[in-house]
Amino acid sequence: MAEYSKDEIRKIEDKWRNRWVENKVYKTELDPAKPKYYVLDMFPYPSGAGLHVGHPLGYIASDIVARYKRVKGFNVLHPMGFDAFGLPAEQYAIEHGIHPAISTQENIQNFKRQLGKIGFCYDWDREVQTCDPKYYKWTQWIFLQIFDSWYNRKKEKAERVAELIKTFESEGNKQHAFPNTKFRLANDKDVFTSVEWKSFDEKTQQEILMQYRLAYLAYTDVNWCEALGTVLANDEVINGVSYRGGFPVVKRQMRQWSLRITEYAERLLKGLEEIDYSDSMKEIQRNWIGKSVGAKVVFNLKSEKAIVPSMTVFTTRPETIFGVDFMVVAPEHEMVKDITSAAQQGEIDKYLKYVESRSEIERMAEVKKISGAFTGAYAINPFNNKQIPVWISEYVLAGYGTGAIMGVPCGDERDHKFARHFNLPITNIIGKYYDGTDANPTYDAILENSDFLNGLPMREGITVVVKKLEELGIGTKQINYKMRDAGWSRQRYWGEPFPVIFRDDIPYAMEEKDLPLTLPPSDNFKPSGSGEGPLANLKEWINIGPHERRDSNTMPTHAGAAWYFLRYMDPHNDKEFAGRKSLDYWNQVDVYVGGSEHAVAHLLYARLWTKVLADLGYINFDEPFKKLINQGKITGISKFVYRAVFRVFYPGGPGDITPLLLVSKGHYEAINNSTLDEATGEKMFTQALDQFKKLIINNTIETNNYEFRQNIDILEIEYNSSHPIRIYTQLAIQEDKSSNGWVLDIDKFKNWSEKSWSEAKNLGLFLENDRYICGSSIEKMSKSLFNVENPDDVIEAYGADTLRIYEMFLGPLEQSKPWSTSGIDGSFKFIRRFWNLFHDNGNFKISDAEPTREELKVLHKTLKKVEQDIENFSFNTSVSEFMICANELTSLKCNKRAILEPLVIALSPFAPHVAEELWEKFGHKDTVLNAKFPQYDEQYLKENAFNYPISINGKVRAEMKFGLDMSKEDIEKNVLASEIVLKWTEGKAPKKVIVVPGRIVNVVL
RNA sequence: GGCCAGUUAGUUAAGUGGUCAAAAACAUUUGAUUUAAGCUCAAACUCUUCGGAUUCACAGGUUCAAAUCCUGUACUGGUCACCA
Repeated sequence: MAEYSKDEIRKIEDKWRNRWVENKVYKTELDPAKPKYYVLDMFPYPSGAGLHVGHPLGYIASDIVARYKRVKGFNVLHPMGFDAFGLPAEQYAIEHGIHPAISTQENIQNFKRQLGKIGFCYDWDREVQTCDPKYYKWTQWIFLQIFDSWYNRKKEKAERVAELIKTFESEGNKQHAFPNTKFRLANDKDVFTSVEWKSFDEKTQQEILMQYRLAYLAYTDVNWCEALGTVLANDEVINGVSYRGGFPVVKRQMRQWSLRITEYAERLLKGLEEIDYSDSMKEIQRNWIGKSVGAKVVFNLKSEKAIVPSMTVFTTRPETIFGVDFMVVAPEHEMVKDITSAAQQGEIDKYLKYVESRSEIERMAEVKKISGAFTGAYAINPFNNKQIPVWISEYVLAGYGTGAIMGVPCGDERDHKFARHFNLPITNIIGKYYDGTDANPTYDAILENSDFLNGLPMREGITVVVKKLEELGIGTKQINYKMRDAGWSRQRYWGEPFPVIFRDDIPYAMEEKDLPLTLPPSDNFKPSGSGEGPLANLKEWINIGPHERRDSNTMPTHAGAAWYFLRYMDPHNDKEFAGRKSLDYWNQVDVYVGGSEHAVAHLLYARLWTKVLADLGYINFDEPFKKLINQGKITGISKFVYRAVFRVFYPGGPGDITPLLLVSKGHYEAINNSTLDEATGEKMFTQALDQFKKLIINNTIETNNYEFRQNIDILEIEYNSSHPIRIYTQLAIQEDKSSNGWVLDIDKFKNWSEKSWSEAKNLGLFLENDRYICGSSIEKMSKSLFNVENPDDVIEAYGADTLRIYEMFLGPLEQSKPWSTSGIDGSFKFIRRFWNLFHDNGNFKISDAEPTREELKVLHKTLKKVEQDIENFSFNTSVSEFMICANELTSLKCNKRAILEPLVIALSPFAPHVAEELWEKFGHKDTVLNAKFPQYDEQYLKENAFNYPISINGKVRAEMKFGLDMSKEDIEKNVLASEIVLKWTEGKAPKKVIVVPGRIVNVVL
């Protein structure tokens, strides 16, 4: 007896998982005789929470592709590994005193156990872990190759620094200007001759080379997070606070490693054209790179001190130069102090102070706020000598373009607002396109008030102006990118150490034979606070000799992830990062599956490293991923309590006090609405405050931090809406589904040991109807949100095959969707129904009879659809097709080998365990992985007659069967003669009859 | 706010001009089986006087023919966010 029951499923799945491992069926070898196919998942960060149901979504999809390609005859590389360096392990170490190496290994083991249960066809012999010295030896090695490279703009590729030195020795740097245009030599020049080069001392030479290296050390503005004691990447900062923890982030100058990715901006942009990423993904990358084409224009300056003769602006609209009514310079711009007039000094100082006081968060939150100050200086329009006032304002960014702009209020919205706010005149150069109230950034206008440009369409004006500027030597065409060089230093322990040695502050590459530079053992992971990372605490390790020391920083997690797909090709090579033969054979990743949250950083760095390695001749492709699929997130419902912060003022007290109060959902909404809508909401807000006052007076609210005395005389209570407000919890119960309310288990919550909420014991709770209703929202699954669903539970109840089918059936792969197990029965029933086709009363029973034409049609229709759907990554529809097929064969009572055997192969990528079992029952000794995917045959899909829908005035009224070879005229005759049509025409001749062969007949009356 | 994508039955979701009252699954209801529940099987699931009528966010348009193409509106999601 073998029903597809829970016990049977476990038996089958365990049996095959073990057998796959024993027989090493997933072992991949290089085989030039076969075409290769490389299917890659974004490797996971092994978090302590383990795998949740969102992880496998992409893995299942890629596993289906891998298995499918294998039965299609490809030699498939489908590896898995772990992105194992990173901040969370280090934080965990600080909190729990467990070394990152240990917790990381534990987490990896847990991940592997969970992954193993889902039946993925990974070749675990190729596993990589970025924290393994055998692996990061090569991360360091590649870093050194980048360090030893510079970008030759003439050839548009990276070259060795030795080449550059040769050039300097023979002709100086006249052919290759400093990439950083602001850099100056000691003599304030930016060019040197070969003679000068040779005269420079070692330190100067190294400094100059550093200006060219693709991995370079420089003082850069970084996002410094005091609370985490470390620098964060731009994508780790969200709305001015850290992605992890939500701590404030400020700008700070530090000497850091950077990768000169800006040199590759154009190639990264161009490369997008030849790779198959989704349009939105490409758009995000283009956005990030942020190319804009315009011109640099020099304006002469008239200022009291006359120190600065001119200023340069960057504009994408040089043709609007006659519409310039003011100039705006970034407050941080170095020329500000030199152009400010005595009369305006006070004004400017006041404004600079204001800018300095503004936090990053405020600046971002108040984007619309207009502010600025006049310097007292004037720029001169080179074409009409008009005097243009020079202002400063924080809406102009120091780091982009030249840090100065020309203000054209009639064409630019921000400039327009600025002009309005400060009552500056607005010159209209676009005629009727400017309506006097709003700027119009049109390109369509014919220029007016524009001297030699009058009458020209704006588009043509651009080239005319640029030409003129160039003739006069006061401007050139200029391309700018928003993208900045990538900060590559992290003040952390758990990462790759930089393989360099500083001698008298000059970094030198370590020799290859000395790699890897292993991470020294340590149990102190706390940042030193000075801005240096934890490694600075290890004095013996850092200081090698009197003039020699190591770098105390480590690389970001992006480093290990920037090239791991190459290591999979040859993971045990200890002579090279990967052997040339393997690199050439496996080549690009054919399909890369992962989340869109890595759209920018990871993908760009991986593309960058690939391009550098290609330029240096190590590999023969310069884009790593041919095709990218972004699976959607599986979301979960997270529940949280609202933490409202009130400030209480009372007489004689030490000041104001801010007790903690958790307000139930209804109250929270009342309070919040009232802050938005004063007219109607005021009353609700007052009520909430009154209630709160009562709670305090009745001494119901206490905190550990503040003592409340009875009979306290409260002067004023104010609600502080800017305070962080959510505390996530799993201690919420849904009592009745209709109201959608999650009720907090208050007792448990008060004793909750969660670190983020240790003050819970003496909570003030503002209840509604004696219950605390939690807020809830659908969000990405994450341990920190307590909304994680574990796949182990599903496998326990239904088996891995059902999980695989179900996750694929949920909807389109690229779409995000909330997790719910409500439909999982359908997937399970489908497998059972499929299984039952092969069984009669639990016994395997198959017929060798010839299949009928109808059965063959079902088979080939399914094969065709499934094949097409897999190629299109439309797995939900292929599952649906299998369901239709199983339903049809069930009603045909088909148990014929000729039909079912090919179906087992076709289903094997989706449900490998059950497929193997059935395959074995057919008498096969070898795994179904070595079978051949059955090719569908069109001849079984063809019909020789067609059931024509007969529509009258576009509405289908009847059906008539005609041969597909019947002529239009004959069909028309037959249709018009038919009873049903005669009934509608009532004897009258139709206006028109449309016959579309093989489709439809339409009679128009 | 800019850009991009989307809006289909109670739910998830297929469907890029005709074979569409719209696949598949879930949920719901009914019947068979069962002592019963579950499972399984069969069927119903916009309205209907059984002729048909009205439907794929809303409003227009193109066409012999529109869920599908075009225009506008509303809403939802993603993404970037003072980048000159």
